[in-house]
Amino acid sequence: MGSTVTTTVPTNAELMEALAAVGAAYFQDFAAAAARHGLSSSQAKALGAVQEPVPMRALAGRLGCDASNVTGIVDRLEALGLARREASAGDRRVKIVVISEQGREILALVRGEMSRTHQSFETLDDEQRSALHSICLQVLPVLSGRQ
Amino acid sequence: MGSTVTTTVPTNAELMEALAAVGAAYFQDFAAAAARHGLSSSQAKALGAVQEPVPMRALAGRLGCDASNVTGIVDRLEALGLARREASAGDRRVKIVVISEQGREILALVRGEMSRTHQSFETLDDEQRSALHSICLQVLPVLSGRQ
DNA sequence: GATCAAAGCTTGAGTTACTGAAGCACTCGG
DNA sequence: CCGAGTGCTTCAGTAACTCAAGCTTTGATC
Repeated sequence: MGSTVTTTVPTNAELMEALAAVGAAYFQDFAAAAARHGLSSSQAKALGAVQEPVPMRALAGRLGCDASNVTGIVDRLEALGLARREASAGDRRVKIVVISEQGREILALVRGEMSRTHQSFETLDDEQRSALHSICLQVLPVLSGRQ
Repeated sequence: MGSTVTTTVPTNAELMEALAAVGAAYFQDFAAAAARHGLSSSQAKALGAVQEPVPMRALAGRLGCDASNVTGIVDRLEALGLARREASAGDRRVKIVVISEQGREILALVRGEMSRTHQSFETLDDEQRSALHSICLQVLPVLSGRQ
């Protein structure tokens, strides 16, 4: 019966279970790599979200948490010398978070050291890599609410 | 040049960026749905990890955190009536976390209410769903370190 | 152009998450 | 037995997080 390949189409629940497992494992790899450089996962996540300058408020949006929370996270990043606050040109209420050179370096190190993630990518052939990438990009606008 | 389709094979960095974005968005959808039922994301994650009975120690492994941390999380789940601790038959040191009926119901509600995730699944055709599912399953053993 | 609602950030209080070290209860090999 | 090791909890101590309240600045309205 199966038309081309052996697989049957998975249900939403099955997809969700599989995605959740992959997401959790990815996150653990990320957190472990960040910890090796003295960063909490929140801090590393924030660092990844400020690769280009972002106002505090918008950063809270990206991280999906309260603005008052971001104050503390950026305080710590600033204390570590990985980012700094700059005044906005147009609006004096706004403070813009800018990543430092050192911040950029550490972010690259963390990403480079996610060995399980890299290993898992190596099990994919070109076709699978392309498929995964395009599926991610297709799904992202809906999933993140920026339709 | 391009052989069959328009896509070129993405680099590891591109794949990682895309995966990170999808993972973050998925997690936010999850956390928001959990919050609507009065659960923190840690609590909801723990609930999902005890669909079958699990010893405390093993649960810590699944959640990727210290065992002492799990004590507090399970305390709160127990206080909410969503899970309970049972003695292990063979080893009296071990306590096994068992999800309650109410816990199972709330977990199902939370998963059912992840509307962005469900919406994003709807943008995938059968072929893409199968591809995503099989890629997740293929990648999982390496990514989670259970090779 | 003074007023006032609203936006952006911080502070403070209070809970949860998390770690590391220490402690107790139990197991198991000698 | 006894002693090393395992499983869970407790106890500091820090970070993450939320909500409410505060301050400055903005922008629209009168």
